[in-house]
Amino acid sequence: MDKSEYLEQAADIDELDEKILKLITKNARIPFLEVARECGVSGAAIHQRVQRLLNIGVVSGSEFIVNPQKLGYNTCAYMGIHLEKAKFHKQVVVALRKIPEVIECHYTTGQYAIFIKIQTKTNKHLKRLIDEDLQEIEGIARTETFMSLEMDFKRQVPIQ
Amino acid sequence: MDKSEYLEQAADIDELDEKILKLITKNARIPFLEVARECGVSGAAIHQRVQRLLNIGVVSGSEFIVNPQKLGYNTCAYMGIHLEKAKFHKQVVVALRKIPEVIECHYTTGQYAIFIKIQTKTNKHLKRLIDEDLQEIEGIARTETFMSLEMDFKRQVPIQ
DNA sequence: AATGAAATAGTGCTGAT
DNA sequence: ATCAGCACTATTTCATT
Repeated sequence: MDKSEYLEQAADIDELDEKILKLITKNARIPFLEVARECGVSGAAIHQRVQRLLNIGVVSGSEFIVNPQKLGYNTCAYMGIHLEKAKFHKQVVVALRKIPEVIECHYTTGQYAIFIKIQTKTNKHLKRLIDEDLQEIEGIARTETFMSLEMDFKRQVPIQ
Repeated sequence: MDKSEYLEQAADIDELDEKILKLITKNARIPFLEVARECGVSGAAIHQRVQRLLNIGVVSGSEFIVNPQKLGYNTCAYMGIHLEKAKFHKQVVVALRKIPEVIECHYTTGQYAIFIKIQTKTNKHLKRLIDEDLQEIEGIARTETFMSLEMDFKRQVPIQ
């Protein structure tokens, strides 16, 4: 039996990789030549290192970060989901993925089977999503909602 | 009394802005000239639009997305925090921010006063963080942890 | 608010070490 | 895995509409 899939291997990352990661995870548009100057190596080296980090999956692309509130998404909530039976997990995730307002979905253990983050325009919009979209999904027994009144901070995992 | 601070104003976003946002939120390194070609406008126009989106806070920078597991961060948990008194909120957030493994922190209502996301290298690392770092913080009464066994998906708020 | 043109700067390749 | 150098392309500014 192949157990390799259970071993999520940490990548070989040296100090130069860490320095590169610190820079590009803070600003994806930074010119690689500027990274090169800060690291004291050539632009080509940075270019190849970033390519490698992408290839081995240490980084998975880049994005401009949108501020949900400026797009009218003023309500943020976390929700714990209880399933009728554990076997419904997969199909419930498939259904949740189809709801664009569900922006994060985790397979959890403990009190809930699934844990999601929801971003809606208003509280009314959230209510409609719970009453209409979520309660329609086969396999969901019951949900518990935690409203976020304010996001105090958000960041990526510490590098190094 | 100035109530403007309570009115989180959605920004004026036209179709061109939306098209730009869709492209740059999926790939922050996309050349603006390519965005320009896709939108049928000049590169300078994209440049000015993106600058404006940054200025009015619709986007707040860019980042390469790191895969925590590849850096050895294999444990992800959400945690609800009960406070001894609501007034401790601010100082608890300050203390939480100092713990790099706490990667997200929300002011919540309902069952918990504060809700956080934690990313640690191992379960042991999480245990240590809970026993040593968190229980030391003045104002925290008790915590409840939900372990994420797998992140099914994660994305940004829908544009348009 | 968008454009074209021009100067500056970065990217991505190659061949060499 | 690194480098320098080169041709190509992008960024950014500015006068103009």
